[in-house]
Amino acid sequence: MAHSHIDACPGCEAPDLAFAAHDHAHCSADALARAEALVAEKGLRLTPVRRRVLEILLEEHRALGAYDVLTRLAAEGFGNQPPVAYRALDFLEEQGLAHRIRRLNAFTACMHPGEAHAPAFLICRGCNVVAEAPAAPVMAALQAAAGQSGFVIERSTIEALGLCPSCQVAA
Amino acid sequence: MAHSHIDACPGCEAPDLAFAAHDHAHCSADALARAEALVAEKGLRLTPVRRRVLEILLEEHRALGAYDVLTRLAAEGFGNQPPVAYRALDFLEEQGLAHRIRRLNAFTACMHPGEAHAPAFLICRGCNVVAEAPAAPVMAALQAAAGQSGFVIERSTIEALGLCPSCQVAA
DNA sequence: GGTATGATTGTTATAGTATAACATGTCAAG
DNA sequence: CTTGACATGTTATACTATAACAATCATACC
Repeated sequence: MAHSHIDACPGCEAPDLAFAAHDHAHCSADALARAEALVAEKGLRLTPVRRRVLEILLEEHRALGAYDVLTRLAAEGFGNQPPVAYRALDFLEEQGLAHRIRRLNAFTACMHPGEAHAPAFLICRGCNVVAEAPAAPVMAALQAAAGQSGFVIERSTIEALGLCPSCQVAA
Repeated sequence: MAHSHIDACPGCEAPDLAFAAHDHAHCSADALARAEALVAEKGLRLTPVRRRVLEILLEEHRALGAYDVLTRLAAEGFGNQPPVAYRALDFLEEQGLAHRIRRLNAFTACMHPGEAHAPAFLICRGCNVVAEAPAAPVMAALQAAAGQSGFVIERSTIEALGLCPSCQVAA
């Protein structure tokens, strides 16, 4: 079991429910703790910049552009040049702690790091929330399609743009 | 039936087989002809720039960046400023005649325009060929995943990066 | 034909995203 | 305490994309 707490937090227990109300501070702290453990396990370092970038991403369920992140870093005394943000973001992505949302040219924190997953993302164009959806069946279908032509998949991008339940009501 | 010719062209009959040898000039001409028909049907115009951009994309199975396209356009006497390329590319994408490959920040011609399809792409990192794979099952799985949280999908991006059969052998 | 209308293209300028290359600093192993 | 690897800071630049306006072209209508 990935969590040690009770099931009162839909944002943690069912990460695809980022759209639903949940104890966000809680699920953020949870993800951060697991990130720390994962990185230590691999003998890597979650340095101040890297840690702070992850925290910044965890503060919202939205995706942030590299320059948004950079602006916040700079305001806190870190470097204010693009590579500072991009390097930290690249590190987090390589370690599976963050994901790049290509449709938005932006990044979002991984809500369940460590658990093997090729993620699929649901991007609400109303409120800009990005949710990580269960993607195993999607990946399986994609693998099957690729297999027909002998193509071997190494990495994949699966993103859906649309409206979350709340924003459907609003519209 | 989308084609009026016999089944000797894998590139046309099985568009997901872009990796396999096929009569490319033929399937390009085919796609172009159908593009013309589609646009006329909608009362829109396949102007010289638009038509030429589509031809340029059809000349290869690779994805081309907007600036690659622009360079070729400029060399042929069309405008040489970014909007010239982007407007034509946007038009083609809106009409389903071309697709944007987000992983590459690039564009590729649609190999079977007119047939309703939410495309999935297989991108070979060896030879840079981009193939359009059958994506109906993938979309179904994605819809199912989204449905669980009440999310309604409007547009989706499905791309896989990996190695095509030929490049697997080479490696 | 003439002309109003909207669509298309051309052009200028600028915004936004990303990386190469090198200098400096930090930390841990030997 | 030095070496070497990794991390960060910094400069500069490359690449991708769009806003805004001017000029042109095509079409439908009078």
